[in-house]
Amino acid sequence: MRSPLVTIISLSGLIRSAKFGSDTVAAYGLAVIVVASDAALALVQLSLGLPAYACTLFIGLVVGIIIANLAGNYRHQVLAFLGTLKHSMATVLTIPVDKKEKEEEFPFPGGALYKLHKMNLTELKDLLRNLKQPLSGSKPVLLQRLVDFSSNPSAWNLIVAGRRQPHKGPRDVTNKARTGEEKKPRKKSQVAARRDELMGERSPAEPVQVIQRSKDTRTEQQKNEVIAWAKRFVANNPDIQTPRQPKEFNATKMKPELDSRLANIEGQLQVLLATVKASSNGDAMSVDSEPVMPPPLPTPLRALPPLSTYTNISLPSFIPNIALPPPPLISVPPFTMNSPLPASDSMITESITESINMTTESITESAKTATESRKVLVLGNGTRLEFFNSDVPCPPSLSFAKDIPKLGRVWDDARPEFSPSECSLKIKGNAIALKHWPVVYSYSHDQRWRGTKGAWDTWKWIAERYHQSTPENFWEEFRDEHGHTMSFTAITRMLRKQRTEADQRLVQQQQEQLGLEFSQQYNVRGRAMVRASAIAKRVGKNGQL
DNA sequence: TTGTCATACACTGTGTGAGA
DNA sequence: TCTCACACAGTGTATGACAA
Repeated sequence: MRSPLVTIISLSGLIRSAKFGSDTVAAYGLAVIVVASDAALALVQLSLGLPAYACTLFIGLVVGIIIANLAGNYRHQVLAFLGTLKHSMATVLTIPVDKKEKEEEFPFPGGALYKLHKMNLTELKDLLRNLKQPLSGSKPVLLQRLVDFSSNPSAWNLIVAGRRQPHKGPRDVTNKARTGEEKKPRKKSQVAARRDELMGERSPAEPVQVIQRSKDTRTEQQKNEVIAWAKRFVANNPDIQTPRQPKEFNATKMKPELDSRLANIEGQLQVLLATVKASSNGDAMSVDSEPVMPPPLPTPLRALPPLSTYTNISLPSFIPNIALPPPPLISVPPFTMNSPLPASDSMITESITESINMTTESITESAKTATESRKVLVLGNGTRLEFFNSDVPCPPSLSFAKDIPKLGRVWDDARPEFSPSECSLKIKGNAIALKHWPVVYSYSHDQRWRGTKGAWDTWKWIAERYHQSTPENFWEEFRDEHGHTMSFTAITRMLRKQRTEADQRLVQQQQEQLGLEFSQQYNVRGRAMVRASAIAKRVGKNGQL
């Protein structure tokens, strides 16, 4: 029989389990069994006077019968409990889980058992898909999600088809129809309320907006961490809104290097000027003589210290540190002078300035080539435009909701109605038609396309339909039952509906045509394709459209 | 109250490189 | 060669602000 000490430890475990909640179902159950068995053992031994081994056997039989009965009525719950219990006991008793966990079976709705640790990523995703759970995340994340789901049978009912639940809580808590009270003044927007709350400006009489479900899944602690960090950041950087000078110690560190570079350039210029002046005075040099070469650079031009030197800001743990690329080494093309020497000082200065400008341009181009990939775009007028990511300004904020004809004028630079002056994006002075934006922004590794692609896709469908025929035909098609032209949103919705239907028709046609071969032809790494749009796209690629 | 619009987010599909 | 992780494009949906 266990000592009273063990019972006390078990009881404290029970309390801890109850306190720390949902993911310790097994620990909770284990503690209950330990305490209950101790109590029962003591009771039986006292009342019957049986030896300890006989009592243990008796208790084992009783527990076995109880579990068998429970298994009949609460099969899922018992299986889930046993599954997690096994894992917890292995941990508690320090049995190496690694060897056993691969064989461990986890219960799921419908009585199914899965060896989760033996499943690959695709299988895990398939299972999550069947369970209507999110598929995002790495393999360990998916695995943990399934383990959690398996150990939480109360969540199994949430995936039942047809179940309805609110996405967010009531937005208007003063709705007269619901509360029977007079409508109070309109509530502040969520942004305004949140701002006031953070700034301590919220009126006490104002109702606090209650959100039952929100996309913001952060805990209160995480939110407080962000706010605390933001306050610290603002306190440390009071002038964050204005461009700052480098900090004093950095400026001091940089000064000798800049002085050295300036002295270097000045020295070259003086040598060059002196030599050229001597030549123009007829002192030593004839036109046929060797071209004048400046002395070699005393020290090679070096790149500036890495950016991280100036941006050493400590971020909270949840904000990833951004790895900055190594500083580019600026390659300086050899300095040569091939043109005949000018005769006058003004011409000399002009020529030198031009040379310096050309050299600067070469240095800039070389530096860009070292760090960025060059992009090439052939414009509608045949211009071949070469540019780097840094030549492209951020995507301007655009809306064509009130002016679809303008969308038609700036979409395609190969069309006669193209209007360069109305284009919001210009690169090196060239107006860029909207249809070229993916070339300009995508694969830039700077997230700029991420925020724009959604809107651009909408523009694409509308612009293409607008140009499919004449503007008159377009507006004839997109008219409501009252004869009014449809709104931007309504047109977008209708176009989406049309292509969804077209895609579905195409998929159905392919299914009828291919029969069992359909799943073989339209699969991704052995998994059947789901989206009609993706299948339709592949049909198009295969040339069957 | 309802419709419109802009935006954020979730998810699928695709391509690619690293490592077993 | 296969598996896996990751980044990105494309697509659809939910949400909140705002105006009619």
